[in-house]
Amino acid sequence: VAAPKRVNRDDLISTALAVADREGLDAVTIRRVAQYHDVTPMALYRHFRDKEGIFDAVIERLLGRVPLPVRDERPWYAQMHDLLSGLVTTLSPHPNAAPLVFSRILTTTPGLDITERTLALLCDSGMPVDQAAETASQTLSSLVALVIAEPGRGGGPEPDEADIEARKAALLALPEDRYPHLVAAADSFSHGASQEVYYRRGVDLIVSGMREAHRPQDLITG
Amino acid sequence: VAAPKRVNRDDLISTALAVADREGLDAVTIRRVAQYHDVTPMALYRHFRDKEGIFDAVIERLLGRVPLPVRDERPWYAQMHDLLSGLVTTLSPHPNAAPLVFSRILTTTPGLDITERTLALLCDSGMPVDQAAETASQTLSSLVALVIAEPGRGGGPEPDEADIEARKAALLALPEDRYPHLVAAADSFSHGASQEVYYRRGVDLIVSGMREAHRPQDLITG
DNA sequence: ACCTGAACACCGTTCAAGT
DNA sequence: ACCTGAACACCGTTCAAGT
Repeated sequence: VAAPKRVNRDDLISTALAVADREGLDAVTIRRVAQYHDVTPMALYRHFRDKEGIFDAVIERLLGRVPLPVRDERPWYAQMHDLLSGLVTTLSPHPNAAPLVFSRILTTTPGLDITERTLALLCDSGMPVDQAAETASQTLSSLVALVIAEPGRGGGPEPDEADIEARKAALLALPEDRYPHLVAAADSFSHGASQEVYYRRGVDLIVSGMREAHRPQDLITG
Repeated sequence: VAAPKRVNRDDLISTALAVADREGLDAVTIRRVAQYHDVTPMALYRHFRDKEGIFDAVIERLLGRVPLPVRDERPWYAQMHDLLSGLVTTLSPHPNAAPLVFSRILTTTPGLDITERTLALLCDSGMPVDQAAETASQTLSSLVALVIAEPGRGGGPEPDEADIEARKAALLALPEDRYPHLVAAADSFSHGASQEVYYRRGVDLIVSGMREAHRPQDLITG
């Protein structure tokens, strides 16, 4: 006879994440995850309320891996940079799962912790809470977008070298009179620089924007 | 007898977008769209290669509405602000469709036009093309994220007043010692300020970040 | 050229039933 | 407490066929 307890919740979450990573979000199916564990689809309903519940658990696990650095005496923006870098570093290996994060930042315990910390740092900077809430929300969402849009990824399943070359070729084939910059930058759009540089610049972009957000006057519209 | 041409491509796109707006992306189904036009599901395959093709067309239409302002003599960042404001203004009525944009910015003609213009403005600012490509990609993706994460939306179908109140109540019920800022800002997270302020601040955040991106030295990590 | 009908291989989810 | 089996109402997509 087999073991009484056939499936374990944590293992189910792991395979759901693994399937998302390898084959995209659409491939994550109750029936498929069940099959990986040699179990009937219905068995999963003992562990999750429904399919959304599986996704909730996946994101809860991912966000739970984001380190909350100990507070120190450095300026708020330096600490913010560390926090946000931790977020992108944690999410970047799982771009297919990243879209699930948007709706779960405020519904998941580790998501609330990350938001609270972001809020605290912004308030330390002197920003009023209301604006800080808006900025925190925009910031965290933008970082998720960075992971989704990482160069060399179409948004679907794992792209191989051929896909990347095809993308590059498509850009290079564009009419150069209409898209001069795009053609010139075809290389950067397809593979881009290193992941590390991409994410450092992305976090810098956001944190720099935050630092400017204190001056209420409209500096931008010329 | 009925008219020979039963369905029109543009109308199909319209109903796909309308269904997405009203009931969420998952409700957009070939069978459902067909039914709205009193036609067999198979009829749609004369007009689109597959379901992805419908989504491609929806995003192509949306991005085609984004105005490309005429170039003028104002500084690059003022023009950038206008361009990006046009993008968010165009997308914000369609938050459910927004996630489809990520993978289609570089595969759709109006998306390429928007990217080319963004790139041109960044290059005008003196940024090298490679970095400009990265920044353009990050920027456009971040703005899409702003639309997806607009306060008072869970990410699913259209939330009514009750949903918003429930969200707010959930935040207010949080332990205040662990989440002091979050509880204080519950109001901003649920309905937030006006849409207009939200998007203006969001665009400002990004454009301000761009203006800082020229100084290569690391100003941030304390 | 455009649409239909029947069929196939999949979904998520319910319900009642087993052990 | 945990899992199964059968069933239901849906999917996207193919193929051959109609007009």
